[in-house]
Amino acid sequence: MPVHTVKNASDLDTRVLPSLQRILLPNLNLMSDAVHSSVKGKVVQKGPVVSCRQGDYLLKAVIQEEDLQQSSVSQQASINVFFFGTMAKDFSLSVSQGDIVLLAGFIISKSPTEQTDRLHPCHLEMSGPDACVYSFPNVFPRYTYVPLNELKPRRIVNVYGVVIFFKQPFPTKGTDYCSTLKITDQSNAKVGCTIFSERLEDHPKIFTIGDIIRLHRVKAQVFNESMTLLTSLGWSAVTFDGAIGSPVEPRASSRTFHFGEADKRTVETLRQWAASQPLLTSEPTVPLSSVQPRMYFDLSCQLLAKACIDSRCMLLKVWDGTKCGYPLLDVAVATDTWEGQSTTSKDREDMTANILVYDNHVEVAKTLKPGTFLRLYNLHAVPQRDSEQPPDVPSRLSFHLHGGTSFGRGLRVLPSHSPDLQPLKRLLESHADRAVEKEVNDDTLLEVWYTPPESVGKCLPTVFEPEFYTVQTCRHTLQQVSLAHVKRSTPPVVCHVRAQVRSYKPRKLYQCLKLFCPQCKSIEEVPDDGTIAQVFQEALRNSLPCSEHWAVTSSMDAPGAGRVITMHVASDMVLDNTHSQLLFLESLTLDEMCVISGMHKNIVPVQSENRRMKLLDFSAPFLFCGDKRYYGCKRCSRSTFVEPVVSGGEMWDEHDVAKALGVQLMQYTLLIQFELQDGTSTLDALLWEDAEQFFHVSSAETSANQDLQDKVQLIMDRLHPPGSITAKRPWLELCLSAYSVKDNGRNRVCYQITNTETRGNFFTAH
DNA sequence: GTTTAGGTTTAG
Repeated sequence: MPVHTVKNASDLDTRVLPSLQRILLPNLNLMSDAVHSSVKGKVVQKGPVVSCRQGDYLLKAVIQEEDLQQSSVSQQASINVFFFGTMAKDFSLSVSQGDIVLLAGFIISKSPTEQTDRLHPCHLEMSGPDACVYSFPNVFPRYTYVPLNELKPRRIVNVYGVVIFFKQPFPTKGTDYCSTLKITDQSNAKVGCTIFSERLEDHPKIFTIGDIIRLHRVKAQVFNESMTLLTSLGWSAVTFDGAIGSPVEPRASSRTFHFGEADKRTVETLRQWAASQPLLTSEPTVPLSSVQPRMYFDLSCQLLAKACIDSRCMLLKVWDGTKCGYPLLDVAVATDTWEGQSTTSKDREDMTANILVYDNHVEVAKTLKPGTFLRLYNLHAVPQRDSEQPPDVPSRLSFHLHGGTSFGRGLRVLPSHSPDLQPLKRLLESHADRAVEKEVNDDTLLEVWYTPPESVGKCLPTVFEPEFYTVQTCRHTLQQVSLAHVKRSTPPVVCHVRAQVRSYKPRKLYQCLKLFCPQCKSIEEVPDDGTIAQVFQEALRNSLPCSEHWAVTSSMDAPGAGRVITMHVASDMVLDNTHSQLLFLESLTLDEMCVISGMHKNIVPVQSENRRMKLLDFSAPFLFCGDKRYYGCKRCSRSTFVEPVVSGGEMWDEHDVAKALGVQLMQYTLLIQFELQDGTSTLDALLWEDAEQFFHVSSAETSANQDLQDKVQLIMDRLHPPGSITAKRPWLELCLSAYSVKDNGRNRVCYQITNTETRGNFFTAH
């Protein structure tokens, strides 16, 4: 009799074994009616499977009654339970310490160890056909947090702390980026932390000193006679704003993490304590209006434009809504090297600062988009010596973000909703308001577009509909040419053109989402739900559940269908968080799959053939991840089922699953054919390889997200307004690549729109 | 059983 898993804790009280009488453990005795009773409790101890007698197995566990008042907890609330045979193995695989279990079909015996272990005077034996276990996995293990003054070397711990120093991640000589920070807590111990991760987005999102950080699975270590913390396998970091009263919103990377009421209380307590420590309050950022010559300071601002000076230097034009008290140095840059707003109206001119960003910071600066909010750490205000100037004239200030990371020097994007950005945003909005009142010209419209969308909605009357346009993102310095000229050129060649969209196809935008195989380069349509549902129906016909030596199998009823859905989990993953397990489901419909996949990370639909596991036809997704569906290439995937090599504790993404199953993953891709015109000629150009950049969406996300599909539709409606005449369609600056393809043995010239992205306010449709 | 770094100013 296998161990069953239930999804809701309440099922143990209501749905499972309703005919049996629950006995509270302290009420259980040798005279209790074992045949018609069940007991429930938390697994507080779980031993290993051991062999006993000839070839039999045994596992001992202790379960503890949970449904008791604190005051009545006695030694009789915990009882020894012995599992025999396959039950012992099943229990070992499917149940973890901390899980809640419901037991039935047990035998009650006198406990021979009552005197020594001081547990219940009886024990339970689970063997034979009637014994059964239902378990509710304790999905979120309770974490304990070690005060920073109680760290012991070589121990892996979980900690909370207030950040008192931090550096932005920087590349190491190894494979990773490294963040260094220092934290403290109520114990007043100060502990340095070193975080290593290959992925920048996994590094803790610390914005300011005083932020609160929670670290899981970090290793304590002594270095230079001080305790330090170092990331260890499976570490995670979550950060919080440190200000009392601000919402307790965990800042985490996209990977799963747990955050509950207890965490909220810990953060709030730590905030209270930090507020009482005068030395911990964070240095506020300095507005431009308070900057003094030679000072180092942190600046929160909005990026207006950027320009490349050389490979080691980048110029950022920013504003924070205040005016610097000193004359600022103007950096001369050719107009065409700017990305974003290169010139601004006169009123704004006094309020923009040019910042020279050097060396290692260029990497981050390159990725910045005009309009984003930034924080620059340890910015240096340098008075520029000018020998020509008389000594009584103040020298002009320049701002440098020097190379290196000492003193936390660096920059990062702040999310637009950050609590400490709100005053800055209100100030910028008030300026945008005044700019609209004063003068309405193209400059102003550009300015307004570069303020965030939410403020545009508020301050811009509907008559000033922002422009819609495209920009080339390549660094080609090319003369603009006509479409006729492009057609005369010999491929391969790259051209810059200015053109309108005469027509495009497919007109139904969901049809422009395709599947692309990076291996054989084939492009397929995304199957519709009818087709997929049929594949599931066909798989239902082979209804004998498969049995694989590497998987633990359990089953659940398909509601209202009189059918049982079989569930397989790789043995090595059984102990993982059920949300992150790789599940194989058999005998279910597409509708059922959609319901279940909402609750799990990775689900592979399977069928059985001679009781062996087999993937479904590749017309159906081989993997469901929440709303997302992933397909395998029919040509390039292994047609036979490959036994997945899995190990517990890892986060699996679609690439990992595909690899483990021998499936060639198909990529989502957007493909649209434009007919362009410019008065000299017309030309068909594909938007394909750079379509994500063009629409500012990810194809995979778009496949599962209606908002993103609407966004693509909205942009297409701007490029080619429905029912519009030529004169009303926008002129687009485009980068075109011309190349040859073999088509039935003949060379044909193709054109693709590349290195181009749309700009404008996509969100205010009129 | 885990390299890398282990805060402390560029020098434009």
